[in-house]
Amino acid sequence: MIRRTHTCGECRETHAGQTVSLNGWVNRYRDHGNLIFIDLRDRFGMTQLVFDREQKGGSQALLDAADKLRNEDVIAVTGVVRLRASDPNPKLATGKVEVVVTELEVLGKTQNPPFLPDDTAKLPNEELRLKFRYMDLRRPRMQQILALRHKVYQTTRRYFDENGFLEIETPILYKSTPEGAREFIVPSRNVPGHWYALPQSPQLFKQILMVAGCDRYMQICRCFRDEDPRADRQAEFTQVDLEMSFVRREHVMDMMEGYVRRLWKDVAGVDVPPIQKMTYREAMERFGIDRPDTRYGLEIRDISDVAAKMELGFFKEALAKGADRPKFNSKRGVVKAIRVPGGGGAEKLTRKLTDGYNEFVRSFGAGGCAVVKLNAQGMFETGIAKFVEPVKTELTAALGLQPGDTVLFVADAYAVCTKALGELRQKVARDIGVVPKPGAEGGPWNFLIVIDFPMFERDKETNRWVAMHHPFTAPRDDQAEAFVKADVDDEVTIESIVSAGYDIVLNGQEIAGGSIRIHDPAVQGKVFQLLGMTPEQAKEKFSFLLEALSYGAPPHGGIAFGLDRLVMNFAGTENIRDVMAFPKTQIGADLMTGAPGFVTPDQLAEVHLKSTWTPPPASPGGG
RNA sequence: GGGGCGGUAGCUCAAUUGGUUAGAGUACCGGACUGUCGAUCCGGUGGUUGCGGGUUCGAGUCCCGUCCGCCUCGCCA
Repeated sequence: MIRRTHTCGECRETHAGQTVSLNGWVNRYRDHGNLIFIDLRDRFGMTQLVFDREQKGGSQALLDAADKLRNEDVIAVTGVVRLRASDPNPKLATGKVEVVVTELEVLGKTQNPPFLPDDTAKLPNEELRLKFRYMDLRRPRMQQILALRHKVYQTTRRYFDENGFLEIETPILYKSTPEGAREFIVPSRNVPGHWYALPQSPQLFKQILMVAGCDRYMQICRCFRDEDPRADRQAEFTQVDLEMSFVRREHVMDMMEGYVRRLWKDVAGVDVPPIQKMTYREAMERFGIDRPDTRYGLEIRDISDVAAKMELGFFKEALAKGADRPKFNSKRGVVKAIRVPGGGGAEKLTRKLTDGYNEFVRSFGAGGCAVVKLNAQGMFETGIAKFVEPVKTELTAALGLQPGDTVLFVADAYAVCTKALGELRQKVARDIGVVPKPGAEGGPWNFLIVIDFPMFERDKETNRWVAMHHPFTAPRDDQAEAFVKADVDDEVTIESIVSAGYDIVLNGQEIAGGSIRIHDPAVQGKVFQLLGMTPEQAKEKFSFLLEALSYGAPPHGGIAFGLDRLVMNFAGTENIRDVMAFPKTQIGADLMTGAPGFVTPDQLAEVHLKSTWTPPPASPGGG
């Protein structure tokens, strides 16, 4: 085999006159009969080859061989680098030179490919790209993303190594802990009737590594959650997972901020300014969501005081809900509004759109969305105009209204109202086109650290308390005492307890989340109790953790970054599959390998299983 | 589990209110051509319109079911 002396992205004017060998794929051939051009591609670039009978080293045999080459054949060539003085190709980095081939070796002939790995052509449908993943990955764009991802790995390892972290692997076959996300389970062969689960995250192992004295741990690890995917979510994904001993939350936040800075500097060449912190309360109040997109305004205002003076039935009804509860209690009724400024998008809010908003907020459990417009003459129009008119002065002051503005109202219990408007805010922003381009395309990188999350929230279905982050999250230092003393039935107090958790948000997307952990077995026991676990159940599920914590556990905390989402940001894609070499579809299928597939009855028997699934009645054909 | 969009040649797409033999570009095959770089020119192969059923004189088109892909709600401690 002719082995390459250079890559296809390497040759420049300085190589002129040199004899080189190249390996690669035929990206394109231009056959002029007695003169043939080939663009040869590898992951480093593209170089034009020339086959010319009348050049030194050329021959009819060489031409005949080149004549048979087709797109995506794998070849090796030797030839002389020549300047393209009169007709350089400005589209190629190597466009000022070409290689005049004297020797050709076909290393791998292709059958007619289902599609060509061409970034300039329209992409074939994703089903096909996933089935022939190796063909899709040949595209320079995909190679670039794979390289970006590699760079993220390397920068990550370097940064944490420099900061004293040990990279330690944790088990993939793990114990089932059926809280949280649905788990993938794996039957045990040696212990009949028993099961492993694949980890949703290495959470407990990394805590135990802290108890083990490892001081600082990091891992780029695979996590598994058997839940339906989304554009930015897969059942199998990668986290940059870390944990630190002898820290308060400020120390972890500093470390993760340093990581973000280093990553953006090394991978994107961007200097990230100091990251602002915002409390969960403020995020919910201003943006209606715990991961605010701060790239645009359209902030939410609580106008309950003004609304109380309006003779509007559904405002009054909403405000009457939980009126005895504290101000930010989830069940207390409120009226909130978004002002869409005139000249800043309000004119794009057609009747059709605002009618749709009514339906939209209903999907989040709110009763509806009221609308009013302030016309150029400063008169309220449409929707609830006649109810607003009497409180015009107060509402104008509360929202800073200007002629031309449109106001969107939602009235409901605090949690519902906030959620509905938070989602509506993002939809309105998209509808009126005020969302900037992604950072990777030159838009802003708006980072935010959100802190002071509630420890617990009510599960909508069971009405039981669930941990907002996870059950190992500590209360904020100054909340610990109140938490331990709190009666488990004291709903208002429990809801008000704030944790030592923190999230990093980038342009409205959660890219990392973590917390200081509980290292006191008594506090941990209290959490389990609150979550409705008896001491026996807690022991059954987490005795190893409680035991570990009782043998001298250092204060510790950590965080996990969603690595796939980091790469998505650098690559400027909204599709998580684009940043994974071998992603799965909506039903968790790998279209290339055909997973999931059948196993033999013997394989099942070996792990003490019998499938209850029966094939549906045979239907000829299929899709 | 719910909602939405899509599936026509290897690929990207077209096909009037349901109406003749389902077309085009590209890829592929054959031929011509010594400076192309989306090469060009000439000719050709290629289709169970995802699958199954129904309505109709007639279905790519309408209806029902189903499979697959994508988006989304639920879900994602």
